[in-house]
Amino acid sequence: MDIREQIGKRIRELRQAKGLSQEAFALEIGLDRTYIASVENGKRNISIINLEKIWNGFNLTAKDFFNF
Amino acid sequence: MDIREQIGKRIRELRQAKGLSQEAFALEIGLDRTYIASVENGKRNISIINLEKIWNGFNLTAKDFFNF
DNA sequence: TCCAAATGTGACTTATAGTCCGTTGTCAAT
DNA sequence: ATTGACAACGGACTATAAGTCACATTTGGA
Repeated sequence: MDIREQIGKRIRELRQAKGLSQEAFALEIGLDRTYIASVENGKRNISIINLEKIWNGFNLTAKDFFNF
Repeated sequence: MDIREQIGKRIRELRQAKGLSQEAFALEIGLDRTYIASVENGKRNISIINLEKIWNGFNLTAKDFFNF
């Protein structure tokens, strides 16, 4: 499983644990719903600034986000 | 200090600790020397695949790389 | 079964990541 | 003063991520 897939899986788990839809989460962090969908599905080589929006959205540090 | 600067600083520290020039390190991980320079200087929004090349180059996990 | 909410996906434009080649500045050793 | 190794920086270029849309598909509950 490549890094994009690992990250996608991690995001999906965290989002579902928060009980949010892709749309609700995307809205919260200022990204597009379809973009989040493609990240979760491991299709995007996401950059660090967008990834930071995501771990912040989960109230995590980078270190904790990558603890998988 | 934004995330790009934090990452740049981290890379520089790790690279210097390894005793490598930007060029030697860039060559080792298959990226361009000028690109590594600009990343270290906090000017680049690096993508996750290249960041993975970097933490692998330091024989670190993502979690350990982000332990700062 | 039907409906609505949620998600997946292909296609596309715009923004920028990333490369390549060269110049300039710094510093230490000779 | 000169050389050589290293790093900062710039311009021009190509590759690819960001961001959005319309539509298809899946899912779960009434």
